[in-house]
Amino acid sequence: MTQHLVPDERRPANEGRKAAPRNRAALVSAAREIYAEHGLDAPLSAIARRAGVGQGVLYRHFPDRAALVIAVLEENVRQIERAAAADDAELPRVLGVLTWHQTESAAFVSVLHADVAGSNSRTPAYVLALSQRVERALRGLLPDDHPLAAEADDLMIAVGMVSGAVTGPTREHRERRALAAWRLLGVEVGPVRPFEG
Amino acid sequence: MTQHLVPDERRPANEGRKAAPRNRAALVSAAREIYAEHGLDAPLSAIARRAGVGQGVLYRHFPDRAALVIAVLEENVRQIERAAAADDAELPRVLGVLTWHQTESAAFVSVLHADVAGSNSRTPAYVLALSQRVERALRGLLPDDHPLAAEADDLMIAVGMVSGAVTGPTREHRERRALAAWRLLGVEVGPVRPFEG
Amino acid sequence: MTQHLVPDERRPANEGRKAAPRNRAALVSAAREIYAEHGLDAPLSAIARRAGVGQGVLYRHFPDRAALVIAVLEENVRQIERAAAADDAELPRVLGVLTWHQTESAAFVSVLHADVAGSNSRTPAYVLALSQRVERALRGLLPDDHPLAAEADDLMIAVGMVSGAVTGPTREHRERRALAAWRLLGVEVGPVRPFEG
Amino acid sequence: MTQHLVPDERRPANEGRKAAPRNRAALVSAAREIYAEHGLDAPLSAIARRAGVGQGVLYRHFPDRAALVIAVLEENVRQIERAAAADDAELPRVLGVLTWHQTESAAFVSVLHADVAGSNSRTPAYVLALSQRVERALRGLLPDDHPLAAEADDLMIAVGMVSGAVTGPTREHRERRALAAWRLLGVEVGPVRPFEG
DNA sequence: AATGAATGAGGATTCATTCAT
DNA sequence: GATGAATGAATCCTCATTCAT
Repeated sequence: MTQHLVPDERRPANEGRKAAPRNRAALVSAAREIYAEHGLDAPLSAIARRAGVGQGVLYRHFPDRAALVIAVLEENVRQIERAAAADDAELPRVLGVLTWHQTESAAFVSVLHADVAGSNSRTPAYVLALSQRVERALRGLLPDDHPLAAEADDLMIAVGMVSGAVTGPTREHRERRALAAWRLLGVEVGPVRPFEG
Repeated sequence: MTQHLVPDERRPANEGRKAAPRNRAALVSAAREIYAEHGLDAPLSAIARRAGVGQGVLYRHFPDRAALVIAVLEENVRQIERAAAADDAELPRVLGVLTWHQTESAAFVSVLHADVAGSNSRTPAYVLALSQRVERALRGLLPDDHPLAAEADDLMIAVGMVSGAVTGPTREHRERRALAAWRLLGVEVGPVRPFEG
Repeated sequence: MTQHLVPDERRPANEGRKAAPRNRAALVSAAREIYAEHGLDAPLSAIARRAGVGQGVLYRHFPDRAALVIAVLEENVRQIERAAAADDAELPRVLGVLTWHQTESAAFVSVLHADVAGSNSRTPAYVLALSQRVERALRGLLPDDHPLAAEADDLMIAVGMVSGAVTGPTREHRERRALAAWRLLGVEVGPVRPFEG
Repeated sequence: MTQHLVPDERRPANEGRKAAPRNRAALVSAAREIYAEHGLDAPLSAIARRAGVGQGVLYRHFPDRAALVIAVLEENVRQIERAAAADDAELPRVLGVLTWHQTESAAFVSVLHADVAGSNSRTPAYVLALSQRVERALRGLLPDDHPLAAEADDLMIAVGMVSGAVTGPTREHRERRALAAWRLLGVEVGPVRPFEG
């Protein structure tokens, strides 16, 4: 007797292990969008839904909320590091990249509010770690006679200050305010745009 | 229809209507503490518990979350307004009062992140209203040749910037960073302290 | 941010996705019982408990109260529609089926209290929709010389009237009264029983 | 030393015991309105507010929800009793008064759904009592050859049936449907209006 | 490796009822 | 006698997290 050739209950294709990296990327990307729209407290289920995967996949890749946030911000930080590591790197250009990420991602902004000196007991460790990587990238390019070179903390205080200014409904609004902030600080900034290696 | 099935046990003392103002004050005070510890999204039940009152009392005095936040911040804003309205008011002195409140209250800081120009669709109306009151108070004292008088938005951008710098575990930490921020802006600030009419 | 603090204890068995249809059915069935016992305003938590599932399952299957009520009544309405669509359908027989459901389900009765003409602003839309389906089913079988064919509204007014008579502690009581009501209206009714296709 | 002549805390005038009957009447009247607008489950606090009295007064006059409902319906029932007791009382005229109250008060309608024969274990005793008073009033005027005189239960079943038909957004809608219901029953009804002794 | 259903704790909100003043 | 504040239980609803399939 010929049996069922198709499973009687339709199940979404299980694409096997090849799908894992794609799912991970989809989650990070979905998280970035959802965070932008609803803030860092958005329900994880919304992120899984937007990524088109089940809840379980999210937990497989990111054991907790922090892991996902880090993954999202990792890309922002990495771009800044790469911009700073470029052969012809100069502070203004890197600040332009930094500023672009500040205007792009509210989550990234909140990381920069809490540099090491400004952290408190409720600041998650991963935030500090990310913040320190940004600081390292920038400090390497800071000339001795730069206005932010006078005091040790000034550099990251200034970054935090710009983050404090970066609010508004659209990226363009936020960019305008970020540039105003740098101007008030008397710091030169290059073009505000992502780093393209 | 189905209500209290077992009113059985003794009710805690009802202290009568004399307690109302005391309860209200206790709620505002508890909210200030809880907000400082857990942020503006802290559960209302925690605030009621800390204040030593039932949930209902909280709702009686503050019909919604916003009303309570406003009540907490109202005092901060009012002090700035009064400082600005004093006979011998000068911008640096009022900025000192403002800065004191920024270092004192994380909730107040978050209000100043979103001035009118920098608001977005998710900014609650009451935050804007409070922010505008601060702006009005400061702008009246702003000399034409002040560094923040060049562009219309600069004043509140600067305030937001200082808010962005004000982080750290203790008030003293935060004050140090706030003063560094004003210094980087080249703006003179008076003593950081509450206004005492 | 502050979630499950103590997931400690053993979770009840998760029976996996196979249980979903069973759970849905259990919820509808539990709802039917609870509605009969406590009316349409019964707490949803009671229904979930009776069905032996968590609160969340109820919300997953029925996003709001209306969805659950509709699911419960859907079966009643559908039987009437099918009885009316049968090849040898005749009004008395369909009225018998209708009457059976009126005696069976208090919730169904309350739907028929509010036909379209008799609805008011507080009548939920889904009640109207269900009522209209009943009307459509009956009207198609209404002979021109039927006592309820004189005026457009008479048909559903009569149905509402029978609903008004259908009270009493047991189904048998209710059936006796329903039959008395049809007799007073001079309308012939077939056997009072569910439709069995 | 001259002391305060006015109490330092304004309190609403305590009008003493003369106000008690007025307050009671205001509560009944407020309850009638609120029940009409929001149904019998409306919050008691809303009734007290509408009546312009404190919550405590409501409890003083009506120890429980039922007492207030009874008080509201008492007036409806009493008018029917008085109409039936009038020298020249005739069934149609009394049915007109009954019908007027059915169109006027949703709460009254729900009482008539549950006459003695049709009651169940969840029917509150006071509902039965009111329903029985209506029945007594009507039955005394029922001629032996009246269409509702054939079976013992027919009278109150018919009244329940009319209640089942009485729905709609305005009193006029409800009156039209009530009259249609009586017509379908072949029962003559006098003018639909309150009894004015 | 993925899916998505189930669990159940947590937080918001409403109201009946009591009671000091 | 009246007032209206306080209490807290009950209900609604949302999500983080687990786990059978």
